[in-house]
Amino acid sequence: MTTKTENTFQEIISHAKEYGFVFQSSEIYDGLSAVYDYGPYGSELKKNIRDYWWKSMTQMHENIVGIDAAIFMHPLTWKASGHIDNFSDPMIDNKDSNKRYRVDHLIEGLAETLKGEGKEEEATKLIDTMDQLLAAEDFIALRELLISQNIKCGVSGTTNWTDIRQFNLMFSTEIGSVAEEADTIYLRPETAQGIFVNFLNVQKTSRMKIPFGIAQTGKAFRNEIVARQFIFRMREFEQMEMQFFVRPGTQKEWYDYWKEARLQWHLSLGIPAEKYRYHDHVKLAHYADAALDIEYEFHFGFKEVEGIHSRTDFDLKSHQALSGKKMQYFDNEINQNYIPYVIETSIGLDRMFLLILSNSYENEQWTKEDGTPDSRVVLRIPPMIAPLKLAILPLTKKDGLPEIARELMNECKPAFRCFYEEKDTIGKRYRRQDAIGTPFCVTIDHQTKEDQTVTIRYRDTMLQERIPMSEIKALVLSKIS
RNA sequence: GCGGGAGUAGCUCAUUUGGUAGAGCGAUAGCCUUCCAAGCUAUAGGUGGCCGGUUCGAGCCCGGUCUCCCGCUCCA
Repeated sequence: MTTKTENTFQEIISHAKEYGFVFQSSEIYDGLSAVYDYGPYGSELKKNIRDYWWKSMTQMHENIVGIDAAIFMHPLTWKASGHIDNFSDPMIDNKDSNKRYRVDHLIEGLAETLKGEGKEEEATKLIDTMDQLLAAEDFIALRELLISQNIKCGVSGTTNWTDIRQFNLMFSTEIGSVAEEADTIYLRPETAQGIFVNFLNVQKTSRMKIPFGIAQTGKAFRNEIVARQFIFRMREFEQMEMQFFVRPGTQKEWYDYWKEARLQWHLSLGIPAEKYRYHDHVKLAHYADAALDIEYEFHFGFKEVEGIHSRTDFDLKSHQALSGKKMQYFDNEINQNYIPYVIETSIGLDRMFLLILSNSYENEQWTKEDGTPDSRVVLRIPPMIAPLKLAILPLTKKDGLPEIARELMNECKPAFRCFYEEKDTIGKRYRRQDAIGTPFCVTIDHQTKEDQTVTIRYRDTMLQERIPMSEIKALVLSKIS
């Protein structure tokens, strides 16, 4: 009797706004591109997702501890991580095709062609020249190199290039209030480095032995050229990361372990397995020896929600080299000092939020027994992360029913998030709770006064049953843990 | 960044070729006292994204700008 109608991404965005989940930032000033705020129910849902991740990472793993590092970090951090050198790419546009390219990719492409023709020496010389110009940030000469080598756009076939422009994906600001003496400082583009620079502090104070992990949630910032698709790609976003430190040579087995463990975490939220897939990285980042994405099928296709990266010892080794401080661990079992290898699990909290919203949203339509159509919008959010757990509704606002409802409210309020409402018809109140994903509603009626029983109504099935009011708290608690 | 589409009430949308903006839903207050929306009454809410131009007069025409959606590009 229930038919699922076509869910559009647009509907979900409207719903998210209308019911207080997500608003555009600074909306009264026309908004700020790719920045969003979370409303009352949205912030509750986001917090619940974060808490669920945190608990499953730290509380459920004796060898994983958490930290909360600052967003500001010493600028050399980003030198060591490679972000300053690799996170800002010189780009160029072809004026005829309007296609944009990374300059280094164009020149490397020509070098490959030359190699293919057996002109090894010429290719090497070209790359060397490019590297020198890139290091000197001489974009004028770099553009001339492009033109003198007759590098053409693959689409238009012309050399009608714009000037080279640099896109730095890191936000910067100044630290220190005296303008002339202030130093440039960056907003972290990833939370991971806060873990790496604290590696030994954490390991020693928590007396962790390898293998062990450090978990962290927090904001990161990237000045994306194009940021789009609602909250999927934002300039300010929140990551939930865990860096797992292992003995060199064992990284492959731990990579496989976390690949499986993280997918299981997603499935534990009741999301269908067919909505997920792994995507192995073919082209690896400068720090990785293996990497994959866990992708979810959003309305706009399969997209990355979480990344599992085998980061080798790249980060710790770089920090050791640049800081001059040893980043090594002494392993008693094998009597060796070494820089640990790292497996990273990194999930976007905002993307997980969008995933939950997309997966939960349903516009149900059916025909009632008397032949008239009926419908509802329901968010089938997993009860353990739903913004509200229980709505307490007196059938009428007279005859002492609100007083009884208040008693139940006072009993349950300390244990989980409850909502009280006596306005409008009971059916309308159920619909409102469906729209924000409240898994349980309890109705207090006249019979309650006689035998202390109430009606509990389930969001997903719309079925209801009569049980003693004294059992409500325990029942809800059992379903949300 | 390029190309396409769009922006009117919280949401979805109307407003015949330029003549001082409406509906449905929603919200609030009340009625009804009711176990699954769409019963009744009343109320609130818009300088038509913003700025400028043309015009006697602009939601409508023109320019700019901001924001959103789609495609491309980008996303170590």
